[in-house]
Amino acid sequence: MLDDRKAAILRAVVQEYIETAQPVGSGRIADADGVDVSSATIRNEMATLETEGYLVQPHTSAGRIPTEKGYRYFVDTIGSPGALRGDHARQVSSFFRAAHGEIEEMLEATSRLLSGITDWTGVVVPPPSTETPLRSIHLVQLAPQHVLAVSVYGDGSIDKHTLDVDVEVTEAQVASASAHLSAQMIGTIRGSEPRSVTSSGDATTDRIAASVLEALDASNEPAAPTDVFVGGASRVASAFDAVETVQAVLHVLEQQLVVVTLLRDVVDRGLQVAIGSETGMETLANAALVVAPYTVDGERAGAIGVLGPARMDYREAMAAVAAVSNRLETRLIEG
Amino acid sequence: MLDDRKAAILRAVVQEYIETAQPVGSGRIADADGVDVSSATIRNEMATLETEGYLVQPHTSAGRIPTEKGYRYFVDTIGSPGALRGDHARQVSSFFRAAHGEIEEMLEATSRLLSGITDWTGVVVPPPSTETPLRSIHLVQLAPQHVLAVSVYGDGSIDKHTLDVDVEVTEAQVASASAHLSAQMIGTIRGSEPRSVTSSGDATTDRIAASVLEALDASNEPAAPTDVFVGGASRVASAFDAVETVQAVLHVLEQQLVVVTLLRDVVDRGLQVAIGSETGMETLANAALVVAPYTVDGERAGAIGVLGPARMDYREAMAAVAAVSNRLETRLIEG
DNA sequence: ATTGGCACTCGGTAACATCGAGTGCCAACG
DNA sequence: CGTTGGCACTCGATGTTACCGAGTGCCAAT
Repeated sequence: MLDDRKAAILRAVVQEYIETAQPVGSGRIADADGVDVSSATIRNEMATLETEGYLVQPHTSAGRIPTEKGYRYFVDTIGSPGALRGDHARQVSSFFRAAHGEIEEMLEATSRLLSGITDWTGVVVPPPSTETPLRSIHLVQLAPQHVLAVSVYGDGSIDKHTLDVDVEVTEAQVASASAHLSAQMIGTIRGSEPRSVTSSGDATTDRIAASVLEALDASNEPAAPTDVFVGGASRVASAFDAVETVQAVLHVLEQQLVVVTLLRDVVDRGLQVAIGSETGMETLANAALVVAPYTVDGERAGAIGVLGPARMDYREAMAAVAAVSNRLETRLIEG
Repeated sequence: MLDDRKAAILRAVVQEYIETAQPVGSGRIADADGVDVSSATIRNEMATLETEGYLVQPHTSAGRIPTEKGYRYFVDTIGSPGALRGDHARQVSSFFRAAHGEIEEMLEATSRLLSGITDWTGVVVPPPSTETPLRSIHLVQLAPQHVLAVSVYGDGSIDKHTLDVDVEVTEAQVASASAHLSAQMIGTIRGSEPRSVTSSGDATTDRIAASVLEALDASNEPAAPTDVFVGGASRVASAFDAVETVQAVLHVLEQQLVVVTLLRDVVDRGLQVAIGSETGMETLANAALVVAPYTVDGERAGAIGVLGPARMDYREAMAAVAAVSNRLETRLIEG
């Protein structure tokens, strides 16, 4: 589509703009770069690139700025995946070497890691907890009319549900209900628990059991709050100069569901990078999202990403995201 | 300290500045307010107020702006606690009427509620989970060498710890360890679990039990990550005009431990409001924090707060924080 | 003690000139 | 014919100057 020289010039412009955040003129390209033609020629080429929609001028007599299409071309023609800078690679390694403890904390720390490496905002969507079997369900009485139901699933995740029982119950009844539910529910897949269990013979026990099922059912229904971990949100402030943009982007990041959907969308479209309107969100017109899915047991598990301005360092961000996603996979598989 | 008229003028200046965010001149005060003297007199008074440190001029020939001391006087002399605006009161009521589910989600939603009412950022520090007895400890085997320990405490909180056992264990051994630990640990106060339990006679069981104790111990040691809920962080963007300030404040909000300490400090000093340097953080020089502790069972449980610019509407924020803290208390007591 | 009056200050805004980075175009060149 | 040096031109950025007006401090009169 673009001949070699145009491509080289375009790439140089994008590169330069990413570094300086200033409109790039023909002179700058002629000086520094591998392209060995005069600035006049470059001007001509740039004019063409502009009519073809890869560049724009903020105003006549200013340098050029890449359009969304320009950035897109740039990332599409980044040849090698690119390696992470040495110190960053070491940072990632030592992070995962030291990683321990519960998965939630680890993923949250991962989002901060991403942010630290790229200087922008890191996002981590945890693996969905669907398709995992119930390993244990266990009731604990907290007060005469309060019972806590704890469900443990095969992937190590836990749900808890506080139940307000409308009659006073005894510890024995709770234990009985606990055993009763265990017997009938263990092994069922999360989200597809039975709506009812056979009667135990005791009315109160049945009542408790019913409450548990109800609570489980309720927590599955309405777009259950999927967690997302956002690290380094404060970087948004330096990513955009308009305060309103900063506010708007932060607002997006506050909405967990939106962020999850956003990442998932991008991943599902098979993209590694979504630039501006490609994100599908007007708010992110000047932003870009670099993502990578990660898989566990061959299944698409979750996704990680970096959110920054459209003029971010894509090479670095892509390398970071790829490296972290890799290490995360092995970490999750090993458990 | 200040005579009536000076006080009235100071209060008027602060009020006006909070509303307009513009330096306030003597004319504006003379016009609008209950103070019935000429602008010249007001000018004289303002000059005094300035030498006494309540006001400053951004430059000669500009109006006055309150200093920290000025704001402090203002909040100290807010007479009535002030009632919440009708619609906001209704909003709070309906929020707590509808509140249900787990406490964590509820508190998070509360932080958003605070943010929604005040237009600034809401912060909620949950009750500490200390001093609460272990009600149940329960081991679940996830894989041959992986065991999940679930502890349930009297306040309904849950801890989980994943254990990597270095030998393969059987389900029976896990069950035995589970029972063994239950027998010896239930009733112990969180954080002061025993360092060891009597031997069960079976080596593997003992080994599992030891792992659990170790994990519990580790999670108590180093400034365990206290959760904080921050709602409406994006409002920070509209609270300050300097981008660096926005970034710095957001950065503070990202550090859970810092936020907890901040709130606790302020509450411990018996303050309802901390203005600028009173927060003890340079970063928050232009910010103010309105807080309220809440108690459960007569014990100081946690705190809620609103973080905004120093020129925030203190009446409204104080009313909001008071109302929410009240309702939260009753909600938590009722369970 | 209060106040009207007044000279004064100084940020903000507008009008205007200047500078220079960068452009588009064109004629000349290999 | 593609490339290039040259050149007139554009226009944002920067600086200068002038002016306006909100607001001040001070003082003399009440």
